[in-house]
Amino acid sequence: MGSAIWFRRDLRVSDNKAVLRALQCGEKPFCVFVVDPKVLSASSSAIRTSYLKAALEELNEELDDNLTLMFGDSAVQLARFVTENGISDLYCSRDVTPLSRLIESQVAEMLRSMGVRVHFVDTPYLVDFDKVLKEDGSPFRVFTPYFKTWIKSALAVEVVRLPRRYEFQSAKLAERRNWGPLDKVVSYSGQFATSSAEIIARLDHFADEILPNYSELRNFPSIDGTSRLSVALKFGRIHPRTIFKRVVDFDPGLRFTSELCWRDFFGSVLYRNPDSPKVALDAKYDAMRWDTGPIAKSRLQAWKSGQTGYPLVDAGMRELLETGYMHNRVRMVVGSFLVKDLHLDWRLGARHFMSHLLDGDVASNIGSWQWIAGCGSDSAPFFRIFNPTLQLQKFDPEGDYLRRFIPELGHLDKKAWASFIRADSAQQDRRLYPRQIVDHNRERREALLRLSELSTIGFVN
DNA sequence: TACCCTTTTCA
DNA sequence: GAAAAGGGT
Repeated sequence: MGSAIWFRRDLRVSDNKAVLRALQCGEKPFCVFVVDPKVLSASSSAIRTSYLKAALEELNEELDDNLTLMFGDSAVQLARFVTENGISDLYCSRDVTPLSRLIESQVAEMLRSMGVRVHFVDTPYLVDFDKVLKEDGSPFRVFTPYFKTWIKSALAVEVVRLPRRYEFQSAKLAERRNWGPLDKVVSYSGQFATSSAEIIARLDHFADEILPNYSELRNFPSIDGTSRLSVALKFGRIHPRTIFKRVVDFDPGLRFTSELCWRDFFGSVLYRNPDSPKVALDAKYDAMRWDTGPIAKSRLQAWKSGQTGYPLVDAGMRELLETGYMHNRVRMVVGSFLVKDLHLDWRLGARHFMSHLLDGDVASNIGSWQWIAGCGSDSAPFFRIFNPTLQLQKFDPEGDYLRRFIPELGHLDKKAWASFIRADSAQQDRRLYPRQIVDHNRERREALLRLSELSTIGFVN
């Protein structure tokens, strides 16, 4: 009886535990990916769908053209697949979102009832999301103690070594490649690599050239100073193990390594709190007075389209729309602006990010939004409110990032530029660039006021 | 009083 | 994270 690999968010061959375990069965494994309409409608976006298609094409090449694509309900399609190919053992990795977990339980139930062994052998995380626990077995709620425990496990992790030679086999199915709605999608061809060779080349470049100055450079959005591996991680084109092993010895202070840990931390937070995409982890935020109504609606629209009059916010939001990406420093600034300056519900921001980010990942996205809103696990303290003008002066002093995404500022000479980035709304040239839709200092005080109301309510109750 | 640097404080 | 306050020239 044969074995099969069910590919999920692990669209690669190297450092893939499911691939290794299936190969160890002896027979050549079958390979399958299910395009599940439930997943597409719940969490996809046009740009991610196009990357997914390219990633599947790359994966198929890595599998020597042996990947089967099925379209439909995961459990139903996999049941068909194992029956038609005589499969006794299915290998796959687990995922952490509520929908993924539901699908896993449906697949496991269906296949086990058919006598097929289903092996969940890995996760998309460096340390599995259910493995980092306090001494008493309870989960961490604060990052630093999580990190101290996590790093011990992380250092013990080994990259998966595949046998020197291995082969896969093609399924016996009438239709071996049903792309479903992906058929009409154009494969991604943008700045983020889809091929393994390019992704590994990027990792090498990052480790050799960027990592030595990572602590300083990572904050400047005009500089190529971060790993830019989030997209490959999102689709499992690379596993965080591969990254960790390549960088950890060259990362004094573990500044970058701790970013990998934040990814794991937010994974485990979602695992423990499956309703956190909808509900603030800090329950008293249920009482937050978010702005609603027509003015709130138009402010949300201005934020989404990069027309707030705060150039760093606008450059970030336009980068997102144009490229499907945003530098992390700028993500914090625009997130703080939505929640603290516009008093709009963090869930609106999370939804917009998910519909445009190429690296849009439920756990990281929700964890980060709850962090910036101040309502999550170990999130930013209530008083941490970013000043978008000061952030611009600190992190894009020459305006190199701004000019890339706000072309209407291109005409400013150096002197006009210097006064522009310090300017308040009264001094801005409104003909070319929108005036500031709110006054930061005023809204900062308003945010602190509303936050203080929450703690009063919390105290009374 | 302008300015700079450091520390404190923020429900 | 940054405004405000403190401490100095």
